[in-house]
Amino acid sequence: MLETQEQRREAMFLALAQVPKGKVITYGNLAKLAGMPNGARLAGRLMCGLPANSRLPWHRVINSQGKLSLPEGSDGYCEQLKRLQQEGVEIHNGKIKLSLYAYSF
DNA sequence: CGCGGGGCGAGCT
DNA sequence: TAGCTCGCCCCGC
Repeated sequence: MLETQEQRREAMFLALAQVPKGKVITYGNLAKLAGMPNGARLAGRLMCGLPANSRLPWHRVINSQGKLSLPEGSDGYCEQLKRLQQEGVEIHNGKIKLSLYAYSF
């Protein structure tokens, strides 16, 4: 399984869909959840390809450092930050407390 | 088919 | 805590 990129994309989306509101997940964990232990970068690549109006909670995906992995000042950065705060996720100095908001499965 | 680069991660200094 | 290096995987040249 997970041979074609279709399946991987699918798995990644399903995994992402499991992340509840008010929680966040790291690229690495998302990949693992999707059955790809080394798919962190792929996860990032996919997020990058998602349209801003996608139904998926792409904004709940952050890097293992608890930060948004986008360049500050970019549109996506603001958008993600905004949506997260809107869901009740507090951000301290651009960083999120994974110990509080990280989604575990 | 090699090479460099990316919305990554883990480990060492 | 901040940098750097190395390993992964996927893409474009």
